Amino acid sequence: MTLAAKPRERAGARPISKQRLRLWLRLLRAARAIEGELREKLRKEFAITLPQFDVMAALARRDGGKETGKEAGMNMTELSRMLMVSNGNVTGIIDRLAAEKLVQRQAPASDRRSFIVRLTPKGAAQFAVIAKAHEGWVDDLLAGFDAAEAEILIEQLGDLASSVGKGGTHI
Amino acid sequence: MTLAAKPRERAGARPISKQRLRLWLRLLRAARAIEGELREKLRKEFAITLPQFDVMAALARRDGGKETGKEAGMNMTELSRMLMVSNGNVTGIIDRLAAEKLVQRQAPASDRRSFIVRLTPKGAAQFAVIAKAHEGWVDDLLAGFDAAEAEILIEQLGDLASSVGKGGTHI
DNA sequence: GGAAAATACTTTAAATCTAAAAATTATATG
DNA sequence: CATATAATTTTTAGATTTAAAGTATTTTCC
Repeated sequence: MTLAAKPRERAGARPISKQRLRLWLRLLRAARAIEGELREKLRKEFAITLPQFDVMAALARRDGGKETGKEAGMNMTELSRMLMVSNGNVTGIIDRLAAEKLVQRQAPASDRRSFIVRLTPKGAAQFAVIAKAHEGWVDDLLAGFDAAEAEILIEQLGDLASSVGKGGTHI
Repeated sequence: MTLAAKPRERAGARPISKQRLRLWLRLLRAARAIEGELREKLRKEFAITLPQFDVMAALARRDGGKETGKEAGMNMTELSRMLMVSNGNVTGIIDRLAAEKLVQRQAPASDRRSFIVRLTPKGAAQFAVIAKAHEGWVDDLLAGFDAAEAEILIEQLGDLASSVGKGGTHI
């Protein structure tokens, strides 16, 4: 059945698959805990939702990154890929942000199917304030990781998101 | 303002807070990538949603854990804490699972406010099949981590979920 | 040029999710 | 007993989310 036999663990030894399962559960719980904490603080202190902040952060990173070779603003598809959320989902978030005048849609001349979403000056100013607080919260939440540990972990997690979905080790 | 001054990084050096922010973004993207992949496979191969699987997994772990000192089954509050999901959210998931006869609600004699949710025999049998596949998917997705790396990471992430929300380093 | 395929976005339906309020039951306190 | 407080779950409103279908536009390919 299997094309290439997996190395079998000795009987009694903890199988690596169980270990990876435990790792996944820890990863998920950690992410949910942090996400929940950030969501609550954003809501209480700045009256903004986490997904809305995520969108603004993506736009700000693009806008603020001087000389990235990319135009300021992003279209909807770029946003949904960057945030790893489904395509139709972004529509509603942008709608609400646009209603608050925090982002604006601009129609490019080249492609009438798409448009470019940008932070408004109001949105950029507001984001700058929120992002500063946000960075402090994350700093506190991850205070258990020093620079070296963080660097290693960033490296280990780095390829994961891009490798997932491109077909795993098994055909 | 600050009770204990944070050690300041040298000008020009990458501040640790930026490093932790990058770590958080990587962690979030990794979790979303894996979650999305598992969600898709569960839906396509077993026609079940990820949250429903998560609930069944929590119940199965409680039921299957021989001699854990806890009764089989869980009430709604335990479930919501275990899954780190809001309280009212669990109601709908259990409703749908109960409609499929995969879980059942049992009223305990002691406390008429709450009830115990258990897997039905059908639910337990079905979960056993799905869980086997699920473990294989996770094993593939996290194939980049060997046993030693996984162990370290599990340890590093371990305290995070429990320490979050209990008040950070700053008052 | 023109059909076919691909791309970009929205809309829809169903499920999930949070936060807050409401309903019910249990427990403590006078 | 009576009232207050706490605990457990549901309900409600609004936002998010996915998947799938739909619309409009662009690109590809003959």
